Amino acid sequence: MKIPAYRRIAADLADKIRTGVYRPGDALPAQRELSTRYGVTLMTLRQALQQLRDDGLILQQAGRGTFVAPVQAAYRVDTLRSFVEDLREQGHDVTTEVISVAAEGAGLRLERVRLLGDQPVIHQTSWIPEPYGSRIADENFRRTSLYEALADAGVTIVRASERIVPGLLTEPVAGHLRRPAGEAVFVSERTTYAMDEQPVVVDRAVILGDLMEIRAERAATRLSLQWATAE
Amino acid sequence: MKIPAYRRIAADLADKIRTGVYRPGDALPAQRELSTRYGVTLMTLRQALQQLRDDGLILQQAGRGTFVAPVQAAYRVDTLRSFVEDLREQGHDVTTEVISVAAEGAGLRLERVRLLGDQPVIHQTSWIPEPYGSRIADENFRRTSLYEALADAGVTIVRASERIVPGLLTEPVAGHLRRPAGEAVFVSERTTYAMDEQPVVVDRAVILGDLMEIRAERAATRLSLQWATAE
DNA sequence: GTGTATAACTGTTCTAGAACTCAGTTCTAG
DNA sequence: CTAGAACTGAGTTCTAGAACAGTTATACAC
Repeated sequence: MKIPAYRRIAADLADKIRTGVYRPGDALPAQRELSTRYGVTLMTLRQALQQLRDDGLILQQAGRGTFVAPVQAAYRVDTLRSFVEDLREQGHDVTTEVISVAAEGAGLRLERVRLLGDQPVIHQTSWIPEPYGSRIADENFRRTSLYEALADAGVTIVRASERIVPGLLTEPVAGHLRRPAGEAVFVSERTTYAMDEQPVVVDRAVILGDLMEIRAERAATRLSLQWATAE
Repeated sequence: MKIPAYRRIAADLADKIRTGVYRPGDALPAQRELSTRYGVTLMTLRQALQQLRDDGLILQQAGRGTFVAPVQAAYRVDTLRSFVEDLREQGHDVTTEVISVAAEGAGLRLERVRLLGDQPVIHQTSWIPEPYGSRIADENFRRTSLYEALADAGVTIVRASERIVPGLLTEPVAGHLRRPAGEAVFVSERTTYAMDEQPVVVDRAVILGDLMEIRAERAATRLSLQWATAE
């Protein structure tokens, strides 16, 4: 398993951005500087930078420099990833705080807050119906992601359906996100299904609007009937 | 205005795909073959192919070849559609009210309101930079869609990038939508690009949150995204 | 027949440069 | 004092190779 140099470099730079060695708005060292520092050609280094640019981590300006993208975390709807995976991909340091785990109805209710650095950005309530709920009730959800736990329990997720509307921040979620009520937020309702079309997770997430945005990229062939991407 | 070789080549190949010289599923000539044919290095040719891959026109498989992407909707303008086409598809009666058409900056500024029945739901400001703006300045935008007008003017759109955030309704848009300020809305910013990566349309839309929602269906290999009316 | 090397394709990664364009800055002539 | 020219340092494009890695068909051995 050989990892190409440009991927190593991209991963290293993404890490440096995530850990704050290079902060949003900062200029990265010049391409020639970085290429000698990593001991590769300019060509190879540029391949690494392109990866970072595709992931939205950096902005390049001819004649000026390469800059770390400002912190507007993007929620790309064109992939089958969770919030957290999406954000990690973009070099963000995401942590999870478990507010409560409890049996509710015929299932398990999980209330979590996602933090970007110190700032809570997402309040998420997940309901996992039986028989899946009890299979994963003992997990430590601060360490393990819900999807990992379900995968470990032998549950294969095949599709998800999501509905997003804008809304206003209200109590008590406002308190969890440490923001005043009345701010603009996304409200996302998502249901995830197993192979037998049984719902596995029913999610409701409140997402801070000034810290998160939805980004969609569309290109000709990647679309099918209705703004659909095939990959 | 110097056009880099790799863009010329990408445009040429895209054209050959669009006109059916290479048909969906076909293998393109090998990279080395194409590089000598166009008289450039393998590196330069690969830059051209990467552009086509980013636009979803081709698929590359190590050891097998480069293939024209299957689902052929390639370069059909109506696949890069927006709110209105999405809603019409769902059987809604969408009408357009043109608020103003004026030259602004180096381009054309178009302000429109979209109505669902009698109710205005979207306020949209479009800016079409030169040289595209003047080509379509004489259109009647109540009849003709912006994308139709551009297609008629010979502009080929290859991709669009969209950014959506939640917001609060403010004046003067609130007046156009006949709603009080302070309501929850989507704010969508969308830029549409031509083959040469030049922006063709820069859009900003304010969408009523209680009447519209975003729906996403995700499966392992496919995602569909559409604007829908809230129920 | 059945397997398995291997040759000959394919795309992928990388080197070591050179020349170019773009955006600021600084110097200079008027 | 200012307009413009020259300079500087950044990203961009390109050449001419070489080596690597995945895929497929075929020829040879069993």
